[in-house]
Amino acid sequence: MATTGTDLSRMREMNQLSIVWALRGNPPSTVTELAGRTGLSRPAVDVLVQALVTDGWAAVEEPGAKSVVGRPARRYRFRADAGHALGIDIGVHKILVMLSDLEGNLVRTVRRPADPEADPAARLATVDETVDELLAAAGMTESDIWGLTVGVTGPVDASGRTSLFTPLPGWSTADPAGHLAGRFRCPIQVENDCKLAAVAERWKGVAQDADDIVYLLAGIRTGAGLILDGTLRRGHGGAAGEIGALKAVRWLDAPGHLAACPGVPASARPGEAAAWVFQAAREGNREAKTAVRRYTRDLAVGVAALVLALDPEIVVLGGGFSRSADIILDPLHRELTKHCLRLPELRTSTLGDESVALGGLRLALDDIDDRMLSAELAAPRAPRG
Amino acid sequence: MATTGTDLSRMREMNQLSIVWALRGNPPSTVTELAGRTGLSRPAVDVLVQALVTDGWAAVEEPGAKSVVGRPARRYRFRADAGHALGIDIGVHKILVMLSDLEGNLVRTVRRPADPEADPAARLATVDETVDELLAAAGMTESDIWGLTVGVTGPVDASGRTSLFTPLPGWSTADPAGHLAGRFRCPIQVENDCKLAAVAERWKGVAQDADDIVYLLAGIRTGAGLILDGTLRRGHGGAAGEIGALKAVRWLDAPGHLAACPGVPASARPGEAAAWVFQAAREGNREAKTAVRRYTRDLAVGVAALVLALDPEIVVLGGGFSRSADIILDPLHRELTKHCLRLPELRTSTLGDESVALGGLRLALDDIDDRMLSAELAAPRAPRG
DNA sequence: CTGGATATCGCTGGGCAGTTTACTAATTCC
DNA sequence: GGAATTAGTAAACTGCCCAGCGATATCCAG
Repeated sequence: MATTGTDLSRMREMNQLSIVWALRGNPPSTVTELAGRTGLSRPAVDVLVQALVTDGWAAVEEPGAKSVVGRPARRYRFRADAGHALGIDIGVHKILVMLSDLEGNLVRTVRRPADPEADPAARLATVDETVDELLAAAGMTESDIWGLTVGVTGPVDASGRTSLFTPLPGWSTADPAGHLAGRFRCPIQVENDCKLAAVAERWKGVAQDADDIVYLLAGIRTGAGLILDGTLRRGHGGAAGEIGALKAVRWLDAPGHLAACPGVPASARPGEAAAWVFQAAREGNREAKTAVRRYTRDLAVGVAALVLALDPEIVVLGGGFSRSADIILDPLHRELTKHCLRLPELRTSTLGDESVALGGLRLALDDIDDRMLSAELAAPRAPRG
Repeated sequence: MATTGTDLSRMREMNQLSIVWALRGNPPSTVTELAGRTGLSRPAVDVLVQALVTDGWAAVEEPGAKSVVGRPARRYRFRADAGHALGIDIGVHKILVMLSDLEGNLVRTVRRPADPEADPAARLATVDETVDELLAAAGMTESDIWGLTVGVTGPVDASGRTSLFTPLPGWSTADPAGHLAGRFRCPIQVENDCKLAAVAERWKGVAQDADDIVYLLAGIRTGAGLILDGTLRRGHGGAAGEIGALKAVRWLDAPGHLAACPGVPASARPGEAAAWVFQAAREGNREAKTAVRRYTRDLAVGVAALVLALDPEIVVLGGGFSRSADIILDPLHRELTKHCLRLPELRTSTLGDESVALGGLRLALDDIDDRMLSAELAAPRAPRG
C-alpha cells in the first residue's frame, strides 16, 4: 500500500468529488445542506459547486418559493442525464436492453424475443436491433452511452468470451464485446448472468442490506452468483460460483426430476413442465410433490456447498422457478438445515427476469464512477474503452 | 460512499502517513529518497519526517560515511520497535507464541507442549505461562504489546468463541479473548487456525503473489481457509471454509483411510500412523498407496467444491500431511482435474507448524495499522481494545 | 594539502485552498 | 413596516506545499 503524497490541487479535486457524492441520489440541495454533508465550510462549497456547474456536472435550480423563513436558497442538483449506461441481457429466449442515467434511474427498456437455436451472428443482430430501437426511442446515439455491460450465460473469461461452456449454441467462440466495440467507443464489460443477477439483488432487490450474498439461479438451468464483502466475486478465471460442475452436486440433473414427473403434459416445453409440476404440487398432487422434493434435495446440495464454503448472510432464490418459491422454499430450507452448520436467511427474488440487465447497468455505472469520479473530475464526457 | 471533505490539516496527516508507509519495510532512507517515493517535495518531506521523529514514529540515523559522492544525507528509519504484536497458536498438542515488532520482524518465539485432553482452564494456564516466559525473555511487559491474535480450532463467532464445534475438549464455552483481556488492554482477536494459516501463506509463505487463495489444512483434521481479493474471508458468522461439514465431502472420514491401512503399527498414534502410511507408499507398498489414493480422493471432493465455488488462483497444501506432499500432490492433482473446470495452481506450504501463529501476528499488525495509521497519527501508544 | 564536483541541508518567498468573520440581500412572521 | 432568519459574497487569515538559492559536508584528483 504505497500511499502517494497529496497537494493542494488534489485536495480540491477530492473536495469537489465529495460534493458530487453529496449531490448524487439526493434531491436538489442548498449550499448549506452540502456543507453539512461534506463537512466543508459554506464558502468552500459555494466555489466548488459553481465549478461543477460550469463543468457541466451540476445544474442550478432557482428557488421555488418554499414555505420556510429566511431567504430562499439556490438549489443545485447532480446532472444525472449528462451520461447514460446500458445493461444488455443476451438470454436464450430473449434480448433485454435497459437504459439508465448516471444515477441509475431507468430511462427505457426494450425487450425482443430470441430464437433459442439462433447462432451467435443472428443473436448479435437481434441485440443490435434491440439497441437501435431503444436508442431511437430515447432519442440518443451511441455517443450518449458512457458504459455498458453484456450479460451472457456461462462463465466469462478476461476477454469476454465464454470459452469453458455455455448453453447458447455456438457461443463459446462468440465475441460480444468485440462486436459491440464496433458501435460503442465506451468501456464494455461482459459478465455471467448469474453474477449480474446477484449484483442486481444487492442494488435494487431483496438483498440491499447485506454484504455477503449467494444468489441462486433456479430455473431450467441452475447457477449461482456470489457477492462477498459487498463486491461481486468473479473468480480468478471468471468461474466463481460454478459449483454445479461438481459431480456430487447434481445441478445438471436436478430440473430433470420435474420434467420426469408422471402426468406432465407431453406437449409441454421445459419451462411449462416445471410450472405444471409446481402447480400440481400446490394442489396436493402426490407425485408432483415427490418431484419437487427430489428437485430441492439436489438443489440443496450445491447451495449447502456454497453456504458452507462462504458462510453468507443471505441466500437469494432467483431464476424462473422463484415464481414458485412458495413450493420450493420450505423443502429447500429443510434440506439446508440438514447440511449446514449455520443457516443463512433465505429470501426470494422480486426482480423477475430483468435482474440480469439491471445488474449489468449497475456494473456499467460502477465502472463509470471508477473512471470519471475517482481519478479526476474533468468535464462530463463519455470515457473511452 | 459518503466521501467527507478534506482540509489542510487532514492533508498534512495524509502526507505524514504516506511517509510512514514509505519508511516502513525499507532500509533507513534519506529525505530525497522519501520525496521520490511519496511524490512530495524535499522541504515538505523534511518537515513531516521531523515531526515523525519528535512524535516517536521515526528515528534519525547519523550518516555512517557511505561511499557516495556529495554530502552524506541523514537517514531516517521507521521505529518498528515502538510497539509489538503477539500471535498465539492454541493447538491441540502445543501452545506457540510469537512476538514481532511493528514491521513484522520476528523478535522471539516460545513453544510449550499441551496435553490434548487438557480442559480449557488448564490450556489457558499454559498459554499464560508461555506468554510469561516470552515476555520475560524479551524484557517486555503486557503494555508493550499493541495487538494480539489467538488462533484456535473450529469456527470462531463474533464474540471469539467456538460455539459451533471444536476438537479441543470443552472449548466450545471457553472465552480466550475474555481471559486474555484480563492481562492485555490492547485489541484482542480470536480466529480460526486454518484462516490464520492462510493469512500466513500470503504474508510469508508460498502465496505471496496471489490475491485469491484456498488454503487446505491436511492433517489429522482437515480444514480450509480462504483469502479473496487479498483479504481474509471470515464469513458472516465466522464459518467460511467449513466445506468439510458437507456429507458429500468426506473430510471427517478421509484421514481414516490412512489409519485403517493394513500394516500400520498398532501402537502408532494418529499422526504417526499417517506418516507410516506415507512412508510405506513412498517405498512402493501397494496397500499404502491405495490408502493414500482413497484419502486424496475424499480430500479432493472438498477442495474441488471450494475451487468451483471460488475459482481461486492458488491452492496451498498445508497442515501436518504437507510434509508428505511428494506423495499427496500428484493424486490430488489428478482428482482435481476430474472435478474442476479450471484448475488452480497447487503449491505446498513451507511454513510448517508456525503458520497459525504467524498469521495471527499478521492479523494483529493489520489491526494496529488500521487503528494507528489510517485514522490519525498521534504519538506511538498502545491502542486500547 | 587544496580546489573542484556533487549532493544534501536549511531557509525564504510565492501561490493556493479552505476557514473565519463580517456585511449585504432576500424572504417570512408578527 | 420592522424584527427575525437564512442565503450570498467579499475580505482577511492561516496553513500547507513548492520552487529556488545559498551554505555545508564529503569525496576525489592533482
